[in-house]
Amino acid sequence: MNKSSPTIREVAARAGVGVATVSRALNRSGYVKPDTLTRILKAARDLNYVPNRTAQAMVRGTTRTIGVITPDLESSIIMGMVKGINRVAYQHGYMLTIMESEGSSEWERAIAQTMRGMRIDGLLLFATPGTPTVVREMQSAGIPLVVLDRLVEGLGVPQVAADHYAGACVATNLLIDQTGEAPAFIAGPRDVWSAEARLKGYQEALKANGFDYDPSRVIPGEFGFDEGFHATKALLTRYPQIHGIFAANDLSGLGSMKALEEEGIRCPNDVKVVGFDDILPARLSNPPLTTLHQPAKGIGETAMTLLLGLIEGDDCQLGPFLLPAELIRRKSC
Amino acid sequence: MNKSSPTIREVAARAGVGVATVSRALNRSGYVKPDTLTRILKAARDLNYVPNRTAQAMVRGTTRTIGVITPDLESSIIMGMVKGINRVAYQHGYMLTIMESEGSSEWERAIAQTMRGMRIDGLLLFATPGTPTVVREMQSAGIPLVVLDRLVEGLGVPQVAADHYAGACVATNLLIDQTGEAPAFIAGPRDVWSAEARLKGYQEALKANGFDYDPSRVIPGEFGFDEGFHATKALLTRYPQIHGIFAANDLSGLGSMKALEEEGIRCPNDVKVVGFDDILPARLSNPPLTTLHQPAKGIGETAMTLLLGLIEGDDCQLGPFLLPAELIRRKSC
DNA sequence: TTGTAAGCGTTATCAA
DNA sequence: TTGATAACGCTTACAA
Repeated sequence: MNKSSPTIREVAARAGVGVATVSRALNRSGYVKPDTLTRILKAARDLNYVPNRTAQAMVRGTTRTIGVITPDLESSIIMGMVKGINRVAYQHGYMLTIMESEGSSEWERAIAQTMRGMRIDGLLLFATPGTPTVVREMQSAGIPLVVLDRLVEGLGVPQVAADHYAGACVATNLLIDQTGEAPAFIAGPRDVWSAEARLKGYQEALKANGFDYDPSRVIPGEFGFDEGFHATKALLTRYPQIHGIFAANDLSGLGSMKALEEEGIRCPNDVKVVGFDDILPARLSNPPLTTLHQPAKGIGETAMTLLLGLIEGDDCQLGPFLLPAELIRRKSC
Repeated sequence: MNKSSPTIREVAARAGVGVATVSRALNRSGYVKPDTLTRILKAARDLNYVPNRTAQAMVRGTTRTIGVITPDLESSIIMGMVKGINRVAYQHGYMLTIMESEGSSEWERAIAQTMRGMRIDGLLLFATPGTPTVVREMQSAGIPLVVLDRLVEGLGVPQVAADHYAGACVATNLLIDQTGEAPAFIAGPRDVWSAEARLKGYQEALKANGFDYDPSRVIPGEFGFDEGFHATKALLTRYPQIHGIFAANDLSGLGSMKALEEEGIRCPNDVKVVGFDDILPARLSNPPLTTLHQPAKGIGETAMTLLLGLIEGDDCQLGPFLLPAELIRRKSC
């Protein structure tokens, strides 16, 4: 039973002027006698008046709202990107409507349509398997959009992500420098773009350092703690003399360190480990995990900035824009 | 340059009917000849028509949107609550507009006003120091709202939070059971409600077990890893024989375990540690940290359910509603 | 410098 | 069973 808010008409009545004058006064558009202005402002404040944005949206044809479809509200990396988005959006007078798809392609589509109904001015989409469909639909609906977090081939819209490939090269090089040998790699899921990019970076760094790529040193870790643990156990039986492990993400790297500890192998003394992502547990582990920091805020800021360009009709740079991951040196390496 | 979406008028034209009929057909309200219905549905699909929700909001006087003001998008506990909110909201056909205040009272107020302008149907507010002001403003504006995550005295609106007090009792009892002595307590910030509730629970459990409350066993930890570390170092110099430590949150508990390890004290053999929150690092530490799980999803779901009641005009139960924290037994205790 | 009135895209009332 | 038409609250010509 929402006590209905005052309308511009009531403000006008109270200030003894017409509605157009109130509108002009409140928006500081067009002429208003200073005297009248103060009277209107006072009336508005007295009534605790706030313009109805849905009405404004109708006539202005814009909501100054950006839709964000995220696969997981609880992921701190993803939400770090949303934070970056939010900052830039706020600076430019835009609001965010954030919705969670839980990674489901169907939901993603449904949400995108809902947002279209809300007349969002632009859409920020975290790439998932369902992304190409949504992109096509939104493009044909004329909604400006930018895809982030992962790269997808031939999408025809700007894309922003971390440079997982280059980051993996850095990590691998570091391990090679410190051990003088080719490190093992605990790989992520084969069907995840970032995991593949990290694998490619590992391979490339190996080659650049004159090592042959040995697939038997690559163990599937599925980006999980337990998987990283078991991968390392398996690795150690096959290569008891290994000195360097590059884990495709922090979680599997942490699992790896646990396996090492259980085997009585000291880290970093005997085996050095490097992870990827820079999640909180990596900072708290013992030893703290050396890792590559995902530039989450920067990705969000870049994506939002690009979207702003699109909305304002700049001709669009597709990128892809890859932001470097920063090496965070800690004790595990 | 948003290619403008088709309107109901265009659908009507294409289907050869009036707009009222299209509206009735699409909303399944009122009579529409089956034949006409299919024709309209087809026309709508052909045009890729989606009703303009801002227009709907104008005439319906409701947006079916709930505003959520969160202090921190990156906090997985908070966002867990938002996830719970989202679930219930979705089931009832509501959408969320999530905005971040970064804990600033001013922003919180500004955001609440913005949301009022958007004509949200209800507001979910994570309690912060600025909350009482916002609550007053929104109440006088007639916006249904529910406060969550922390309890604030005399707010006059429903409140939902975890039962930190009871959880702390459980933790303390567990440590007493296992060590036969009064544990130390690494306290959180004095001005944070949940930290105080946990302290009270600790004190209460002590008393219930016949121990005197000894303030010198309570060390400030400020909810931080490093603070927990230093607190434990200090504690150990004062009480080298301590056998149980209850940390007010996981972060300080993890810091505590690190201090123990550095001192060559084994956990759980020599000293047992219990934390609070159940954040990811607690599961990954060595040993994994026994802790109390914050029922984040449940808090969100409860808050949203209460809000729904308010919106539908039920007479409102203020609560406060305290959801039990669940003991997660791991190896540190 | 101000006010009147025409939309914006829906829904809902009321006649037909 | 359907279609004009009057709202909803605002902005913006256009007139005064």
